[in-house]
Amino acid sequence: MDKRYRSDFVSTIVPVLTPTSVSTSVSIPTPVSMRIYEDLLSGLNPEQLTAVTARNSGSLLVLAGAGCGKTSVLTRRIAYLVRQGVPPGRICALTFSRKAAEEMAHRLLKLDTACGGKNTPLVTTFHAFALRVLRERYKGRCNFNRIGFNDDNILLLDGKRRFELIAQASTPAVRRALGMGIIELSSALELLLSFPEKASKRWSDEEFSLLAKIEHEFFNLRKARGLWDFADLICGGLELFSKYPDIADDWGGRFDAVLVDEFQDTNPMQIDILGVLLRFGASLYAVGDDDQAIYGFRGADIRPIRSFTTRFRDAAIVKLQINYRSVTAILECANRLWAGKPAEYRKTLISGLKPQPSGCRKPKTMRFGTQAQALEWILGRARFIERREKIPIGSMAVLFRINDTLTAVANHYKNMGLTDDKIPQLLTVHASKGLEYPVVFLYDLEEGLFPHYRLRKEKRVHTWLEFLKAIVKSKSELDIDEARDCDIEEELRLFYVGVTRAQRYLFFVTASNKPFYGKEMAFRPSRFLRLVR
DNA sequence: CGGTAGAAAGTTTTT
DNA sequence: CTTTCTACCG
Repeated sequence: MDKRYRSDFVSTIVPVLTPTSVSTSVSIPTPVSMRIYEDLLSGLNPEQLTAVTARNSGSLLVLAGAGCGKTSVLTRRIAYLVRQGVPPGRICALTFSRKAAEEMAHRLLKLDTACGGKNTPLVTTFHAFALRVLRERYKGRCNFNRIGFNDDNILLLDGKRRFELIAQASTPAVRRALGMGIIELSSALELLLSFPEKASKRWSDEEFSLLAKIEHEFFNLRKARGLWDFADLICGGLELFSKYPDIADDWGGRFDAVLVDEFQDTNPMQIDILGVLLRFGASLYAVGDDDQAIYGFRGADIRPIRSFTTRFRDAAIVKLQINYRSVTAILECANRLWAGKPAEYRKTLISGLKPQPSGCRKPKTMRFGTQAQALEWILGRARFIERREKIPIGSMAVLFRINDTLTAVANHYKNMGLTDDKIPQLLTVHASKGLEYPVVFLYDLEEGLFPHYRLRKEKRVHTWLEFLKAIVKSKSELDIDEARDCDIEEELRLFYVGVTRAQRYLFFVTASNKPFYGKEMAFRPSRFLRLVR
């Protein structure tokens, strides 16, 4: 391993930084050593400084609260490592989306031109990384030939083709037995592949083995056509690593520092890839927020972030809790959601906005009888704030739990002949992750929608709609808690993501009657409203 | 086999 | 309500 770079004056970190310990326990580099880093470290708060300058060994989890400058810390960390003498080519930063990878590469280049050129840090997505591994030649042979693929080129399977092949790989009878349509089956197979442990908990043994059979058949079809699913890239990379330990060793020795963004969204296969890259002692720098883990449904595993200190070698945690996005009243509301969380992972967001923007109010809950009333109020309030605060209405957002209600609201506003700039942006909470809006209306705050319930198979006596109706109408005959099947914690995290999108104004909006899949239905207010009072 | 009527189901989404 | 699936017909 290349250890030629300087590591003498790197700051040390305490295992866990709590809000009270931040100011006292941070060890700041001496003025002399600081000088060559001045441009990289200027403007950082003490927490961020600690995170950026932590020693480059072992494992560090940067628990980054929403709006606390996570991306900035990550890019500066990479530049800092380069400045310290780590060869850029021996640094690998992994993200989930192409957008995030591109954004980081761009900011890195802006920050330090030493990070550009031909010997540059590898900043890429997990999938593109695996593809790179598979495309490489080793001893004159292309790697993906080694795992049974003949063609010289990888063809990616698109969504439509994927459904077609899944339809071919299963029979209507089997789908009926599983109670799944093609779309549901598709995401079930995805979960099966990326997180088999979770899949085996979710389905019965019989169902699980049916799914495994379908996946086997589906895999044969993919293979015969030379089509790769996205998960196949990661899977194929892992298969290569396990069949050819020398190739794994080769990759395991390529990096001194491995950084992972959105660590809470990793799935078990990605953690395995990471394990290969870390096998010869490369440092791990994981950035993420367990409170914003909202992709469990597609295989993300919250455990690696929640058990970071025991799972990774020589591990410590640094928290980023100074928030530059939201006014204090909104942060207080967000903090309240985690009041019962164990201290090690509990973050208390503090506003870093120096003068608090004026004219802001405490987040407020608005209850309406009908959706039409709610939408009328949202429009009126948005116009009012636009006038008073000079915030363009098109920069505001209404956040939804599900697409169906979003579409209904979008239609309601196209029927009124309003153009996009005359209404707030409409998007799902999932789609809003990572974004921020001066004014947020959090919508769909009814029991059953947010938190969203899903019926357990064996309880599916009636249709889902009827189940929802039953809950609302029979008041308490049905044991709601018994019949409910949803990951309530993930729903709460989703709610938290919604709350933390707001910069200045936040409104919780609920209606006791609204159209749902075309039918007008009665709802009760979301339990989450009790948490923010 | 292919077209069609009627039934049934219906989160969230990136690579 | 819309989309997708299934069963049945010619």
